[in-house]
Order: sequence, then structure tokens, then C-alpha cells
Amino acid sequence: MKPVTVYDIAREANVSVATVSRVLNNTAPVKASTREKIMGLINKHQFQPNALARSLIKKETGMIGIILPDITNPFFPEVLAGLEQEARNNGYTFFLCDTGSHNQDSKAQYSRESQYLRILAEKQVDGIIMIGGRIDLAKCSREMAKEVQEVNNRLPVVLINGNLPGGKFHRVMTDQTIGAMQVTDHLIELGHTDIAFIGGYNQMSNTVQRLSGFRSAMEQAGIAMREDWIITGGFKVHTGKALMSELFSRDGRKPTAVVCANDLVAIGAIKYAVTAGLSIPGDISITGFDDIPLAESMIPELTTLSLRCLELGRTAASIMHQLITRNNQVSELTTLQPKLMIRETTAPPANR
Amino acid sequence: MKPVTVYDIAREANVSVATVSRVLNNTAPVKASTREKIMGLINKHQFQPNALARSLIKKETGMIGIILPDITNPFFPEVLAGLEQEARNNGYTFFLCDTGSHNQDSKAQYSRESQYLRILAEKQVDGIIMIGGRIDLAKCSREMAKEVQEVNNRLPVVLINGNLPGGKFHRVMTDQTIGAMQVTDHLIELGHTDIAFIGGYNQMSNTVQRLSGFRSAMEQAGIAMREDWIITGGFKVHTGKALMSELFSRDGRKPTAVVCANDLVAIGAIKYAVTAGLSIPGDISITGFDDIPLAESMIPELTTLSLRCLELGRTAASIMHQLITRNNQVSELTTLQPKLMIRETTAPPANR
DNA sequence: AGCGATCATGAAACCGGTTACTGTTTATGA
DNA sequence: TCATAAACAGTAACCGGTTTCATGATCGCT
Repeated sequence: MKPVTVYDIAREANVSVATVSRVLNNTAPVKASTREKIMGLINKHQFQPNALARSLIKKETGMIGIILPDITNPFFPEVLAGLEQEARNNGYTFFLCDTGSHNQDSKAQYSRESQYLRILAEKQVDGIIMIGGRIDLAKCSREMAKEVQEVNNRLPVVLINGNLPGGKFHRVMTDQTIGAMQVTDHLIELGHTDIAFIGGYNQMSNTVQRLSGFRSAMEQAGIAMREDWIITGGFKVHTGKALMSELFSRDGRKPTAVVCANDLVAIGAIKYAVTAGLSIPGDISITGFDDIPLAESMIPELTTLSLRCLELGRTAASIMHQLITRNNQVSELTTLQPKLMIRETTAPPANR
Repeated sequence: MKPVTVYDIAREANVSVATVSRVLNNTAPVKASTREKIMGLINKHQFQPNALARSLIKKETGMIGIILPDITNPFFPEVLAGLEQEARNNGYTFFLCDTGSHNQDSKAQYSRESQYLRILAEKQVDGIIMIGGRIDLAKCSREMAKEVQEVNNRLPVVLINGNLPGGKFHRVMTDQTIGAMQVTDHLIELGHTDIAFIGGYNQMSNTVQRLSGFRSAMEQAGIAMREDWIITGGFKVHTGKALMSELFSRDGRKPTAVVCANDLVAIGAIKYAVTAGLSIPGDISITGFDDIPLAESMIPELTTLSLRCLELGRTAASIMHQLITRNNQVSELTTLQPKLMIRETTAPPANR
């Protein structure tokens, strides 16, 4: 069954396709009687204009591509929700491209990124928003950066919480270095000095930022750092368990507080601690990063740093809209301030 | 800066666009020398064919639309991940349409669904997958069902865990009635007889299924139902807290076990119980539904029913692919068996 | 040498809209 | 009353690909 086209409508209404198009888009005056006749036919046939044909000539699709590493990590749906909220009003729809960073080697992930970059460009999206993946690499290869650079020359690209060498990308981010400082300061103020840092990946910029904030805070407080108390290895729950196990199975002094690279790692850390018979926050304080929705519903409620995912998303969407509508006033870098959420997993250290 | 087209390539290579198209699609033999010349130019100019133009004539876009109520509920990203895993191999990309059921009235949600239904059709997606929303309504209005019906006449629609009156939709679902029976049986076997059910919405089919399974199990065990111990009111964490509070602030006998409509509600219920000084599972057993990823990382680990989100997604994607490629052997209804995940929030009731 | 099959390629139609240009009416103003 | 502008509608080009059909060249074979 063939879908009905403007030509069908035009023929049946005894007008030209131009007129049909005009009533469709309200782009020029049409006599009331003709308009009604056409409207009637449109309703009668449930006519739906073909967006492909329209986009082909208008050179705009109302589609925005989103590339992210793992929709399963609660952080991403949250910023996605923010994106939707804002972009919906401007009539955009989203292409979701999950490069599936979980259970696979990073090589495959980046190749998928390249693949999606190409597909999105071919599909003529109006813009691309990237979160995570290569833009999180502390040292992204020239080649991988160039791919995005080239896309950026043809259409707007917005980076969330990341960057790429050889820049001039539009970015929106929350200041994670300051965030990590806030978290660490909070622990120091509680009286902790034996603080460990676990999770993340050394080669990822979010980890280096969080670590750098951690270091700064320790330094400013005049606390000696123990490099062997900084262990990286991932962003998942099991990472948290594994790294805590490594930390606590060692001989000698144990930390009284642990800063985790994100909430999932923190959850794993808590899990380990409780299993090992440690009470939280009595024996050990634990902090997260991201403030995923469940953080405040856990037992105990997780002290963490809100990256303001929702606003991150909304801001990115709004910047993207301005970029697409050629509003050139838009600033290249927007920085959001993180917010420390003090809850139940932190307390002064026990005397010993 | 204008993007380069097949015409540009053709001109520079002194061939016709037909030839360029042929090397692009390997659709007919081309002399090796010409092919190389054209390939060279394609690389030189970073030529990317315009998918809109291609789709316009080929009548296939490789795009699948997904309509869901709330990406922020961890259940959905999980099935999304399943969809991606499967569909990626077949070269599909996804339009994500979040109707944003959170913080808004349902009227707005359904109108957004209609809106997205129309947009997706106009954008010529190859198929639409729906989860939640109107397909979860126990009594969906004729009018709302008809909208989907009409879309279904023009392109494949697959429903996940839901249905619509006036059917003949392709569906994939996990048997939630049996699931609820399994959960309830588990509690009964542990020795519970005072079992409450909280969460969900009466007007939603998933809730009536889960409730019906609950009722059947109770009946089969010969346990008298207390209708005042069945309270609905939502699917969120705060719902769980609120309903538990209502349940436990009443005078008289209290349940020793609570079946929750989903994991988020269960988390809220646990939160309430612990806050109220009840120990879990000592004083009260609590079960969830869905088995979201964090369920097994909580403290205590949540006993829940796995809906096998990942498989749900993969199956839906695979069915959609068959539908798109006109494989008519595909069965209309695929049912997955749920899996009871016994963890730490359930135990025999305390003596009293 | 002659003939059909195969190879390689081009011309042009087509997909389904939008819009610049043009022309015909009708309304407006001096 | 006539010039001029505004309203209304049609023709055809255009967006950037794919594909059918036609044509000439090449090849194998008798």
C-alpha cells in the first residue's frame, strides 16, 4: 500500500503541489476555501509528509546524534533526560548511539565511535553530542581527535565533560577538580588523614581531574600522600569491590576514608566493607562521585558529589540549539559548579 | 562550505553519477581502473553519501524508533542495551523518544506519545518499538489504541511487555503473572502468611498481572487475602516509602512480608523499614520486581524477579529485524520466562 | 568473419517534498 | 479612473542519491 504524497493531495484537490506545500507550512497566503479543501483531504487520507524529502532540500533534519559509552551506567540516562527536556521544546529528536564500553576492549569501542560518527554525519543530523569515550581520554591520539575535528567542521559538535586535543570544540562540563577537592576537604574537615582513592582509569581525563583535586586538597591540608593508596581500575561496582579488597588485604595501616571515582565504585566499596565486617561510616568513610538517583536511597545514603547531570544535559541541548540556529554568541566553554551532597557514609574517624 | 556529492565525484572522474553509485554500492561491475580512480576521489574529498537521498528512493532508513516513558528508570536502559547489542549487527540506529512520564500528568505523556508516533512515521523509520506508556494501560482507550494500530498498518511495531486492544501487534514479554506467583510462593515457602503488596497503578496492566499472580499464589496456598494490604500508587522510590508508611502506621496486625511492584518501590520500602527500626529480613521480608543492575549491589541484596531485560531487548530487536526484512515466519507473541533471584531481603518470618 | 553474451558505462527518470519565478486577479490609493 | 501593490496559484527547478534502460565495446566461439 503506497503512502499518499503531496501529489495525490494536489491532484484530488485540483491544485498544484506548491499550494499543498503552502498550506502545510503556512509559508504563503492561501484562499480560505482552498486551504480547507486541502486540509480536509489531508485528514481524510491521514497524509504525513515525508521528512526525508523535506530535509533533503531544507538541509535540516531536527535530529541530534548522541554518542555515549554505556547507557547502563545511571549517570548517562540522567543527562539524557536533561537533553530531552530541553531539546523537545525545540523540536529535536535524538539518535542514541551506545558504543557499548562494557564487556569489550576499548579498541572496539573507539572503532564503534568512529563508525557512529560517520553514520550520524551521513544521516545528516543537525548536530552531535558526545559524552565519554575518546573525549575522556587524557591523551587522545591525534588521529582519533582528527576524526571528530573533521565532523566538527561540517556540523556542530558539543562535548560533555570531556575534551579533545587540537580543540575549538564547544563544551559543557562540571568542574571535577574542584569537586574532588570539595569531597576531600569534607573528609579532612571530619578529621581524616588516612584517605585512599580508588577507581577510574589513569588514562582518562575525568580520573586525572578527580585525582588532581584529591591531591591538591591533601597537599593544601599538609597531609602526606601515600601513592600506594591510589588504585585505579574501572568504574563499575565490581571494580569497587576488587580495589577495596586489594587495599584492605595488605599488611599495615589501613585508610579511614576512601574517595571513590564514581558512585558505582562507591557502592562496590561499601559492599566490600560491610561484607568484611566494617561498619560505615563508623569504621570507614566512603564517598562517591556523580550523585546517581539511587545514591540517596541507599543504606546508608551515599555522600557524593553531584555533577548536576540534568543541568549538564539541558545546557548542552541549549548550546546545541544555539549552534544549530547559527547564534554565534555562544561561549565555547560552559562550566557548572558541582555540589557536595553530604549524607550518611561519611563521619569522623574512629579513635584508635 | 558545500558538502561534496556524487556529482562532484563524477565530474572530476569524468564518469557519470551512475558509475559512482555503482562503486559505492558494489551493485554492478566497474572497470578496476575507474573504480580506483573514483575510490581515490572519495577518499581525497572525504565524500560521505547523503543518507536522506538514498533512503528517499530506497524506502528504507535503517532507523528504528523507540518510545519509552522514562529513561531514568534503570529498567529501560537495560532493555535498551539489549536492543542495541542485537540491532547494531544489522546496521540499525535508534531514535530514542522519552515521553517523560516523571513529574507530569499522564495526559501530557500520552499526547507526547502520539506526537512521537507521528514524528517517527514522518521520519520514515523502518519500525517502532514501544515499551510502557499506553501499551501498559489495562484499559487503553479505543482512540489511543487506534493511533498505534494505524502506524502498525504502515510499518512494523513491536510491543515490549504490553499490549493494546484490537490487537495483532507483535509482542515480546516476560510472564509477569507467573513471576509474581514465583515471588509470592517463595515467601509462602519461607513461612509467611501475612503478605502485603505495594506499588504500581491499578490501571496498568503490568500491575494487574503482578497482582493477579500474587492473588493466585495466595489462593492456591489457601491464605486469606487482606484487601487493605494491597496498596498501589506508583513505581518510584518515594512511592515505596510512602506506601510502607501508610501500611505500618495503621493500627493492628502488620505484614511480615511485602511484595513490591518493582525494584525502585522495594528500595523505598527497605528505606522506610530501616528508618523505622525494622530489620530486614529479620522483622520483615521485602521483594522487588525487574532485577535492575543495582539490586544485587544493595545492602541487603534485594530478592527480586528478573524480567531478563537484556534478552527482552535482544529478542525485540531480532523480531523487528525479521519484520523489516519481510520474514513472515515470525510469531506474534514471544514469551520469556522470568527468573527468581533469591538474595538477602527475604527470610522466614520471626516468631511472635 | 560473424554473432550472441558479457562487460562497462551513460542518459534520464525517479523518490517526495520546497521554493524561486511568473502570471493572473483583486484590492488599494491618489 | 488608472497605476500599483498585494493576494493567490501554477510551473519547473532543485535536493542527492539509485536504478532502469539503452548503447557501445570486448570477448569467446564456430
